[in-house]
Amino acid sequence: MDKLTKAERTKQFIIEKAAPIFMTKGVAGTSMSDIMEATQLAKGSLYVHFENKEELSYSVVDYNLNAFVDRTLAAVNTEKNAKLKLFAMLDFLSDPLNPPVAGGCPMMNFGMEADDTSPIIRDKVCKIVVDVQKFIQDTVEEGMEAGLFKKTWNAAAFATKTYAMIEGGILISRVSGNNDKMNILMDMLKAEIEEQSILLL
Amino acid sequence: MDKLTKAERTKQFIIEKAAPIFMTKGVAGTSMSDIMEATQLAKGSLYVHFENKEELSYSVVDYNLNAFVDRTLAAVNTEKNAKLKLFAMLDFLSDPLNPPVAGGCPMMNFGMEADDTSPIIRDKVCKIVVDVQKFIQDTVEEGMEAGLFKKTWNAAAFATKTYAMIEGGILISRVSGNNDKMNILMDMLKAEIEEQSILLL
DNA sequence: ATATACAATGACCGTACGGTCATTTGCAAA
DNA sequence: TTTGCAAATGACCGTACGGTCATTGTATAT
Repeated sequence: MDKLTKAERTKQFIIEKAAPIFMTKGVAGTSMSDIMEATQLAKGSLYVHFENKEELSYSVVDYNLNAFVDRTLAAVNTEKNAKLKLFAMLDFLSDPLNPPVAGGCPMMNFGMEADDTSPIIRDKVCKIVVDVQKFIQDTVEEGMEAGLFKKTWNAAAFATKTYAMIEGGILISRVSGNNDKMNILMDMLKAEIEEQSILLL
Repeated sequence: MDKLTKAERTKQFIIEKAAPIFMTKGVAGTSMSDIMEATQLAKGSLYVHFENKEELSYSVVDYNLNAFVDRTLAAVNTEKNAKLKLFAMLDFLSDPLNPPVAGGCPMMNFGMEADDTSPIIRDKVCKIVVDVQKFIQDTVEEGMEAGLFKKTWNAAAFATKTYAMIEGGILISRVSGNNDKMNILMDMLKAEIEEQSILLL
């Protein structure tokens, strides 16, 4: 039993088909004809569900950002403590050539395209960038309270450092076409987590 | 006495005027009309010096990448030892809202746009990404040989980590519109350099 | 000073873009 | 089963795009 109306289903269908296209070609580089081809819908149908290309792009940006976060959280929340969660996150993001969302990291892709052209998209990206760092920080603090990590650890600083290294690693991986440097980066972060871990004897 | 021919001067003029436009609007988002307006040249003039928009974009990408590197090296090479050079580099790059090249970091801007659409641009970016990491590694090793840094320091790993943190910090700064997190990142890198420094008594 | 090669021009071309709308189709409530 | 309404259609619109070229202007070599 599908609770969504036809319109809602079609709208979601368009967004899902458009998502990887906007990710690979960018907002400016994607045409409505591209979306027609991907959805096999007539041009008019697209405009039944979206006022214009800009509005569609907003929905697609939201979808990609949320999908990235949701899939990452899903991979992380199967783990049962903070340390395992952090390791699971690093492992989940350690292959930027096969990213959680097709086309790369939506924060970097859309953030770099929008930073000087679209305040609306920039703000959407910024919010997620903040949230991801907050999640890492919260997880570290959760581990500190559970006695897994040293209480002296600067959770906020580590969160920002981790986030920056992941994004930087994604950039390196995607322009070089291999994950060697990304693996080195993830190993360094894991070593840092180990350094801050309290060993249970 | 200008040694460049008229053609060479005009070509360079077009590239320089086009550079910040491609940086802010992207390759796909920039039109030849944008370049006409910026240069005040007729459309035909642009095609005297460039076969098409694609070829112009290659020249502009090269120009932005080289300008970024040249300006960074210029700021760094005034310093007289490896440690000061590393600090100078971090300081020079610590304000992504006023970057060395207008519009942000050309590696991230063009790298993210091109990674799935233009192997030629992607390769240009990749080469510079490698070079920058190599420069950091070389500088660290220079410092090790000069007795400034501990010989046990992993220069290659630190270079990759530094590069990734800089790029990640640029992303955070440019979508958030402030440099707070960037400053935290640069402080962490400086602290790490201090940790690996040999104190001269 | 002159000749010549080449830079600069802008009207022009075909195409593909974002977007519209009268009409047709098909689902779902009565 | 009928009916009403929203979804889907695709021909169509004006515009802006990348790109061309015969003509004009001008810097440079002789």
